[in-house]
Formats: sequence, structure tokens, C-alpha cells
Amino acid sequence: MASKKPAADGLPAAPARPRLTVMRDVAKLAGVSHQTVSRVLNNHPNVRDETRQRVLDAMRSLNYRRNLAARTLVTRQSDTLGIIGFETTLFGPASMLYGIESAARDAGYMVSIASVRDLDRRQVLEAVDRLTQHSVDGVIAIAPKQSVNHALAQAPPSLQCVAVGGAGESDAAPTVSIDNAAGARLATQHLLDLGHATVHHAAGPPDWPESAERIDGWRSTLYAAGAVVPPVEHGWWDAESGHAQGSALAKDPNVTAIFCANDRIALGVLRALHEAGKRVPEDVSVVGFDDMPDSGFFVPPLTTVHQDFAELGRRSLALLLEHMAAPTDPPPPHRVLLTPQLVIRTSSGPPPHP
Amino acid sequence: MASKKPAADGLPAAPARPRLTVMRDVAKLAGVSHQTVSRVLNNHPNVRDETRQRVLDAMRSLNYRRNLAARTLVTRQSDTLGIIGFETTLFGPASMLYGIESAARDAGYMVSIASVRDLDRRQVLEAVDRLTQHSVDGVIAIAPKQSVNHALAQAPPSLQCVAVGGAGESDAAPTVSIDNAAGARLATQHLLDLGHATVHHAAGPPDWPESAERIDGWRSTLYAAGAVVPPVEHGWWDAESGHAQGSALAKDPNVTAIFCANDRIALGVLRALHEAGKRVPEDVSVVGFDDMPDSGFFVPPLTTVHQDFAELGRRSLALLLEHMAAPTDPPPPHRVLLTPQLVIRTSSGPPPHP
DNA sequence: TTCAGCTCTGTGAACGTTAACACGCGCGCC
DNA sequence: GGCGCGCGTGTTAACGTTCACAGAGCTGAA
Repeated sequence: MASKKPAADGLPAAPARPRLTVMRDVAKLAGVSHQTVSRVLNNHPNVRDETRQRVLDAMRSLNYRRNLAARTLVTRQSDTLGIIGFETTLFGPASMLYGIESAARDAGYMVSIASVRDLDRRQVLEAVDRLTQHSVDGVIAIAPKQSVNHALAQAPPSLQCVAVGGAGESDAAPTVSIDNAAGARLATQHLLDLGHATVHHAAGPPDWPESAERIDGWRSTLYAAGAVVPPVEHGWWDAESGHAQGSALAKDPNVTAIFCANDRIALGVLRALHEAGKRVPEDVSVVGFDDMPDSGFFVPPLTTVHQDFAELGRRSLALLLEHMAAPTDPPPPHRVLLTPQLVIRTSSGPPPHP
Repeated sequence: MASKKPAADGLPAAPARPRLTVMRDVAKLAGVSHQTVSRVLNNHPNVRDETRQRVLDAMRSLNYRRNLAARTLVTRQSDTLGIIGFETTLFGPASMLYGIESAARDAGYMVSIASVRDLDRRQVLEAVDRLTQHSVDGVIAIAPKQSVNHALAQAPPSLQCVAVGGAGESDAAPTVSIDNAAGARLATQHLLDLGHATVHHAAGPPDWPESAERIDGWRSTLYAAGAVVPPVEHGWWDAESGHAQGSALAKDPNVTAIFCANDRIALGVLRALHEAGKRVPEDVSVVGFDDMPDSGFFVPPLTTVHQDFAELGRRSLALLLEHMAAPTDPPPPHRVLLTPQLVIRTSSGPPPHP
């Protein structure tokens, strides 16, 4: 078994620490003080061009890399942001994560991620704790449930937090999200405009604000048009749930239009309809929400409400940076709403003539 | 414009630095030296129980949190792992990311992520650089292309790297991936066993090892069975590409079975077949690869090869940790292969009787 | 000429932790 | 009784940066 410290030779053995190149080394080679090197590194203006160049050359020739840990120790900022992730294997959250990360990189930040299995207060707080311990400069929570905002309110006040995607009126952290109600209105109105007497809804889980807001938008549009408001069935965000809801709806001959809380539910509804021998859109129209990558290739191609997840990520980062630059102790309740867009494909059409 | 340093009052102003509680404070309260506090924190055995308890109490009452930056500075390890992510909005990579992150958390590591837009050497190296600068202890690259391994070989040798998902025989980093060839064999043999004379293949991009390995598995199975090997068409990994390939294949009456390089391609193929008036599986059988979340709700439910992405993540973390514990300078070429499983649903069946 | 005020540079002290060593004590062993 | 040894603890010195100053040299106005 090879020894970890091979001090076999007579000498006291080389130190296990490889001695990495530091500012002092660069300084010595460039014939300046370490402080001058630091100034060059931080783009301090008061450095003679000629000096700066010498330092730069020295850095290059020594392949110097600044030690961020030391920097963090003294400046107390790490150029790292924390993300609290939830269900990040799903397309939406994964896209937000990516959007945030790319935006953060452009802004010179690294991103650390802390996933939570559930959005209860304890787990979120524990995630915040892990992140603070690693001294992140701010936190973005992918937070589709209200409980996260409550938890965020208990985070150390010095830590700036922003919630993204979902959650309604926030008491604690500033929030950026899609205007779910507007999206639902778009979808519902589109179906009404096509001539459907009313629109049924295959909803998401009842305790998710995203789901609730979509229901609100759908219902209010129906009210405004004087259409009857059918009862809603709740389910999970997946195709299985959509299939179950769709099978039930397929039995009702009055159902000519179904607005689904997301594209996966729509996929399940589509299959249920197919199994029941109903044609889409001739017999029943279906509209989704999200505009997932391949929803244009469902059978038939899905009319849906497009969300710009990447933009969501960018905006949330921008908001966080803004709050970090001008910290106000209780963050002003602030909500950025992005407007979704309807993408019309072929799963929606006029109702059948009876 | 509000000044950042409001030293407006007569006094020299309170220091902007809030003075956080440090080991010394805990030590003072507990009546010990800071070193003893450190020992307690690191579970050093040589601390009297009574002392340890006093320190623990002091830490709690002061709400002490150790400063990881300082620790990293001296120990040169950060308890942080880096992930190089690619296309992490897709289900596969997103799941791996999640698998790695949860496993890392259980092992006491934080995870930082560096996404790349393309897998060329420059970008990967740049990502490695960003990660090393933030002093990660190791790197896992979600690396479905060979170029990544080449890039990894140029990373600082002190940095342990592992590649996950894809890439064939690796010269540089140890790799863990699915046995793509075995999966393809499973799918192809399944179709052959159903009685199809041969199996067509809707492939992925030609320069991806995952794609190549699946082609190999498919082709070798056909050879072994003495079946004709149809030419392969290449495409991207999405439904649009599948639709294009499927449309072409639908014109050929000899095509009775199609093995698709992934489920998204299969989705496109399914629609193309539907448009061409071919029934699945009565006229043509279709098999996918990946077992994406909703592929059981395609029309018809898709027979496919299941990959356990989460397990992939866990295994890659385990491998990385192992290599970190026993560093050998050129890492031994090592490849862990996970066996995929065939999930039979209804998109595959016996060929039509002519 | 002097002196204020700028530009450029250097010196010393943090920052909060762990590593290395030293010390005192009690124990068992010759 | 001396010696070695392990245990529990403290003291001091890193680790590699940035910050707060100080000082040298130059310019320009009084």
C-alpha cells in the first residue's frame, strides 16, 4: 500500500504542501510590492501603465491565479450566489436554473446550488444555512410555493434573497414570475373566441400558487364572457394526472374545449381523448401551458402559452443584483411580472357543429 | 446620488464591518482557547466531554457559524465540488445534476455549477478554470462528447475530474455512463424477437459517442441475426429531427420497426407516422431510449430503454470521492457502465402480415 | 520658495481559521 | 524514583488576500 507521505529519503522530505504561486512571487518577479499586484488585479486606476504591464507579464509567466478564499476572507464577499432549487429535473425549474446561471456568469458570479426535496420551512431554512455558511453574496429561490417566502423572511436580514417563479403576493422577498393569470386568460379567451360555449380546466395541485393563479385567470375570463364555469379537478403536474382528468372529461359530450395547467397534463389529456375516440381539434380543443420543447410535436401539435424561463432567470438575477447594490433592510415588496404569450398550433379549433 | 459611505456625522462613524462572532468569542465565553473550539468543531477526539459541552453551549448561545473561507484558506479544501453542465435544461442532464447534487449534499459537499454552451475544449477549459479559481475540491463533467475528455486531460493534474454520461473510452478522466450499446441491443433484439425482418434506426448526431454507441449496438444485433442493416440517418436529439427522419421512413413500405436514439426523436417519429396514416404498432413498431417522464403517455405509450440518470449522478460522485481520497497522478483509466433496462409498453408489436 | 494636492508605490496590520509545537499532568513500567 | 507516553490544553505561526496608512516625487499656485 503506497504511503501517503513518502518521506523515505534521508532528507526531511519536501513539504506536502506544494506552495502555490502567490502575489508575493509575482511581485518579486515584477520588482514591485504585493500591494501593487493586488491593485493591478483589481483594476485600480493609480498604477503606471508600464508597471501594470510588468505585473501582468509576471502573472502570465508564473501562471498566477488569485486565491479567492483569501479574498473572500477579507472582503467578506465571495462572488458566489446561492440557488435554492426545487424539482429541478423538470423542464421549467431546470430552465430557470440555467437562465440564472448564465446571467450570473455574465455578471461575474459563480453559482452554488442547494436543492430541497420539499418546500417546507425547515428544509428551505436549512438550505439557506448551507449557503450562508459557504458565504454566498445573495440567494435566489426557485420557489413555487408560498411557504418559501415565509421561510425566506426568517433568513438573516443581511442576506439578500429573491424568489422566482410562482408564489403570489410576497411579504418577504422580492419576486419575479410569469403572469399566470394573464396566460390563463389568453388561453381561455382564445378558445372562447373560437366559438366554444365554455372551457373546461385540467388543473394542477391545489396548494400551488401557480396553479391557483391559472385557475383564477381561467375562471375570471369565463365570468366576464358570461359562460358557465365548470368545476375543476386537481391533479399533479404530470401526464398521468392529465390522463386521469382527460378520461373523465372525455365522457362528457358537452366538453368541447380543455385548458390544461401545463403541457404535460395536456399530453395526458390528448391521449385520453385519443383513447376515447375523440378527435383533436375537431371534437375537442386542447390548450396547454409552458411551451415545453417538443410540444409542437405532440399529436396534434399543441396550442399553448409560452413562458420565457430564461428571461425569468435573467430578470431574477438582475433584481437580486439591484437589491444587493442598494440594500434596504426590509426589502420593499416588489413583484416583477412577465407577460406570457399564446402560441397557436393545431390542437385548438372551432367547436363541432352538433 | 446617495453616498455609499455615509460618514456624515461628526464621529469617525461606526465601522462598516459588523464584526461577526468568531472562534475567539466562543472561546472566551466557554473559558477555553480558540484552538479548543476548533477541535470541537472538527470532532477532534482529544477534548474532555465536559469541555466539549461547554464549547457547544457557547457556540449555540452566540449562534456561531464557522467561516468557511478562512478554513479553505488554510486547509486548501473547500468542501465544494464543481459541475460542468451541458444542456442542463433537458431531462437527462438535469436529472444527473440533481443526482450528483443530492449525493454530494449527503457526503457533506456543496456544489457549484459552470454551464457551457458548447462542448469545445476552450469552453470546457474555461469552466474548469472558473471552478478551480473558486477552489473546488473536484470536478464532475456532464460530458457527452469526447472533446470534453481531451479538455479534462489538460486540467491541472492536482484537480480530480470525473466525466459522466456518454463519452467512450476515456484517456483522461474516469467515466461513468450508461451502457448505450447494451441498451440498443435490448431494443433491437426486442423488435427482432417480435418477428420484424429488420429494424431501422433514427439516430442522433454523428459526433456524439452516445449516438455512435447506440448505432453500434443496433448494428451488431442486426448482423448477429443476419438481418439487413439499413442506412442510418443522423439528426439532432429532438422531436423535430425525429419528425423529419420519421417522415422519410414512413414513405418506405418495408419499414416495420424503428429504433429511435432517444424518446424525443421517437415522439417526432410517432407524429410523422400518424400523419402518414400508419398505425403504431399495427403497421410500424417504434422503440425509444431514455424513458423520459411522460413517454408512457405518448400516443401510443412508448416502449423504450430506461436509463437511471439519478443513479448515474450518484455513481459519478462516488467515483470522484474515491479518486479524491486516493489520488494517483495520472488517473487510472476507469469506466463504470450502468446497465439500462427495456420498458415494454404498447408502441411495439409484431409486424403486419402482408 | 513653500506648501497643498495629486499620482504612484510600499509597509504593516487585519481577516478567521487550522497546523505545529510545547507544556503540564497522571499513569504505568522498569 | 525516573522515564516514557498519552491525554487535554494553550501559544504561536502560517494561509494569501485587501485595507488603511504613510511616504516619495511631481505639479502648480500663492
